[in-house]
Amino acid sequence: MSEKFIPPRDYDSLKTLMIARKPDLPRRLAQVAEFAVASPDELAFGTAATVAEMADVQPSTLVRFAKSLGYDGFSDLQTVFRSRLRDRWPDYDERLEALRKRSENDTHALFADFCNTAVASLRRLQDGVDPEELERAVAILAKARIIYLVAQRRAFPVAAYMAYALSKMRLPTVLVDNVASLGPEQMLAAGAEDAMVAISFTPYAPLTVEIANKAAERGVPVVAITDSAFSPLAHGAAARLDVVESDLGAFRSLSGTLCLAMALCVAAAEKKRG
Amino acid sequence: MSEKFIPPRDYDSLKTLMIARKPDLPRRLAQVAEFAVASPDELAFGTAATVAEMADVQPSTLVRFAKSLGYDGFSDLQTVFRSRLRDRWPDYDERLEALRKRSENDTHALFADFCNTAVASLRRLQDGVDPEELERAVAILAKARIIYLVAQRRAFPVAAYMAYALSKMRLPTVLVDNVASLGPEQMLAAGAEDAMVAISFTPYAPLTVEIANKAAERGVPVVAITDSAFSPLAHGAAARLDVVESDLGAFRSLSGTLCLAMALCVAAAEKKRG
DNA sequence: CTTTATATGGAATTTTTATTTCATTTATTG
DNA sequence: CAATAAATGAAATAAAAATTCCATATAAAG
Repeated sequence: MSEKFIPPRDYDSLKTLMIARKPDLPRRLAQVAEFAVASPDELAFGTAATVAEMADVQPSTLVRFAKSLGYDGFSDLQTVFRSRLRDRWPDYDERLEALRKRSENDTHALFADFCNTAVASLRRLQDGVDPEELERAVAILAKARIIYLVAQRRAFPVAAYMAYALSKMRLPTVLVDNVASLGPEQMLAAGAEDAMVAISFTPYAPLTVEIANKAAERGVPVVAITDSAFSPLAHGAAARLDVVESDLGAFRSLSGTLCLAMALCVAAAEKKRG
Repeated sequence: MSEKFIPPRDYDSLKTLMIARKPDLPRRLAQVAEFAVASPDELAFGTAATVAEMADVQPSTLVRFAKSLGYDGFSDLQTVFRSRLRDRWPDYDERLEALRKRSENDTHALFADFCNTAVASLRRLQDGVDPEELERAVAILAKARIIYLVAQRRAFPVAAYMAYALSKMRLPTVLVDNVASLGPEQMLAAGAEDAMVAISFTPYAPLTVEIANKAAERGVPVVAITDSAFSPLAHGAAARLDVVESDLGAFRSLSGTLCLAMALCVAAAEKKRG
């Protein structure tokens, strides 16, 4: 019935395959190929019935088409069209599942999964960040006298890295690390001519929220790096950058947040100079 | 049951509505709103069951949520999320194109560059890491009583993140942060039944090198995350993982190192348990 | 022109998915 | 603190979807 080919899992390869095969395909299957190349969106969103209607074939023909290309069926084929629209790799869910039932000593595969998750995060974030908000954030940091960095727990490494990068570029920086529970005191000197970067994701660390909002009340412009408009940091923020990281199991990637942080630092330093 | 509102048919209005309504919504419905705003792609593609799983609610809650907003049901609500992807896609290529021809003062483009650099780093690293060495490192960490983490300057955020992750997974951890210059003292209690992760890249932070080598001399197995066999950490290391990150200007990506660190932590925790 | 293989449409079947219902828990009000 | 209302989880049900099957049509080979 179907070939033993391993069918492509990404849209570009599939498109190439469909174009290559079309001449040899029976009439109705060729018709499907043509429609699929012309209207990949419909394939991604439609049901077998609606796609069949639009391509002017029977639903069963769609299943045959999918199988002739080596897929399990229409649903399997459809995942490839969907992967085109989202920045994830096609068999994400299955991989996650596989992750759970992994043999313990396959660390390298685990590492590869973390890498893939990070890449997915980065790709998604690249489109997701609002350029205007980013520009606003840079402007705030560029004109600040001192930049205060606040983050706890999972987000702390990002602030630590920013502290390193900003200091390297000679921008005065205070990392509010809450050593000896002096967090609240560490930013008492901050005023309207300074700026604060507050980083927090669900579940929001209370200290970060408290310090950021107190600073905002006192007129310190706060750049919030968080995950949505629902964040408790959102209210007082002069600029808000939303980062939604992919996660693998219980562990969220930090790659996107770090890239964003880095871009912020470098852009602010450049702006201040130039 | 449901309101007589005519619910929004475009994503932007829906998003606004969800943000506005969230505070008044019952707990689980608010949870759905939050998830929907954070991961609209999932809403577009997923089934009620998969979305429910990801948002950590029951499928029925999704239906209730949709109805509380005035939609017929989940399917009706979903069409709005799908329309968003349909509308958005066409200008994607143009955006990418615009991104390439950027002016220097475009922060968003800078951000994109950092993302691309990070992706390159990750891809390269994925092939570059030695699986055997990785396995050895995991074994060392898995049988350790306490894991000491040493890193300074640029590498410090990685150690900080490992400290967070390992603690979350209930592996006893000491982050040697050198607060009050107590770095050398922070690891005095370490012995052969413990383990140390030392992270350092050129130009190697003297303190990290000193602490790692002193630990090694005293019989503590050291896992070194560094950049080559020439690293001063190489000599005493029981396992050495080389990470070569791509860099953009003066700033090196940390993405690869972070992924590796994460994989190490999770693998070690799994091994210890299983 | 017959025979055989392949392709197709349409209905039947199976599987998946959304929705509803109801018992139980959690919050609210008097 | 009891009574009542609202919210929730889990299972039952209804709806929709994909897939398979089979009778028929079409093309290819002898």
